[in-house]
Amino acid sequence: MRYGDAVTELGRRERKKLQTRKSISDAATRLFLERGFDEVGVKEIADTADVSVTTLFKHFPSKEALLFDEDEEQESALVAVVRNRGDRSIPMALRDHFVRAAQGHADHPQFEIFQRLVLETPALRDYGHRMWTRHQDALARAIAEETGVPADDVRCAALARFALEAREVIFDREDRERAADEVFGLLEHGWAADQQA
Amino acid sequence: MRYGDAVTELGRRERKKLQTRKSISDAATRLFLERGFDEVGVKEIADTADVSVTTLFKHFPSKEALLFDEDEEQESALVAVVRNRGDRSIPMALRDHFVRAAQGHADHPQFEIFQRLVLETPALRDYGHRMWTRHQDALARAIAEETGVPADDVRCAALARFALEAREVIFDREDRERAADEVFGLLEHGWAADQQA
DNA sequence: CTGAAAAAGTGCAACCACTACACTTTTTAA
DNA sequence: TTAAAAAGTGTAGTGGTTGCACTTTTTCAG
Repeated sequence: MRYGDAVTELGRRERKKLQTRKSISDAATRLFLERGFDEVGVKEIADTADVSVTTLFKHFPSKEALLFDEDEEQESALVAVVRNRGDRSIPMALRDHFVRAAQGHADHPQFEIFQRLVLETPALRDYGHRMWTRHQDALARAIAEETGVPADDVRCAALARFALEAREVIFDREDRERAADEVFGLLEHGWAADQQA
Repeated sequence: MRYGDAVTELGRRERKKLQTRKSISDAATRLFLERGFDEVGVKEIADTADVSVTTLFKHFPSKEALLFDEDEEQESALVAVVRNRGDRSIPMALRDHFVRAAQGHADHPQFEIFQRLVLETPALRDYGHRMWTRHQDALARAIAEETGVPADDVRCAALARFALEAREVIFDREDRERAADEVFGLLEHGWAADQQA
């Protein structure tokens, strides 16, 4: 590791480990999208990735986890949105973030299929929702810091939770941008009133 | 069925079915509270209730469901709170409902143990949360009717969802009444602002 | 009262996600 | 060079859950 800390050099071992992980994840994603979550067993995924079932579970804690592989990015993105919101209010900045993300996904049709798979498979919908709401604490802390209140302020926790839940309320609607306006409008007004007090 | 429709007369068969269901539920609850959810197998519950495992699963869809047996009451209670709120706003009526429920539970120490079991067992916490948020649609419809807007109004859905989620945000806090004030205050102001528009 | 249909319950075998274990192979680093 | 650390493997299991063929109980019409 010579030129700075940002680029972490990897030894052969870690490179191979990452490669194994990726081949498992790829096999799982492909098979799930092709035939559905419940129609594919872990054994078949392991075989396709050419590893043992034991190895598969050393890399992923559950069958559902095979499909949700990028978590930290989303969390830091949420925190960044609150931090770099400019002159917008926090709820409005989050609203813009969700709307922009939804539009960005609309580009790649591959993502639409992924989304439908998750929405239509109860186990995946639940798992995804649980992973998503795990960001509540980080988001609440960011909001608290920006607002200048204690990190465990209840209103910040509530706003964080509500904003995260808002996503699912909005995703079920036809006109998502309009829905986002109304739902986040509710949070916006409540939040603004609380701030003045 | 002679004296009115409210009391449904049951034949011997349905009475026995209900009795079987109850003995299973009772055995499960007792064993779970005594030794913990993960430390008791369905086989043992079935044996204790003197039924087969097959029968157990004919009455309950999953191991978790054995502990959550009273669903409809909660839902109708929520709807009733919105309907009979008097001159209070909808968010405030819901706030009172949750605070009162929490205080009512504080009376019976048996309920504290039940609550801790659920909170400390991830599988139960998740299942309970999922059951709880199933009431979103019914609550949203009640709110819409009271407000005089279409039944599928997004803001009503959002308020319903947020109020249901508020419960968990509040339950994690020490001073629940104070937390309820702040969290529902946020919804109250947002909701009021939207109503005037 | 009788006999058949409907429903509740049973025991067994199996499926599937997941884990513990004892083991081999590969990679690392002193 | 070599020994420890880490990745991977196969097997045998656990535990929740389901399908199936079956018996028992309850109902109800003739």
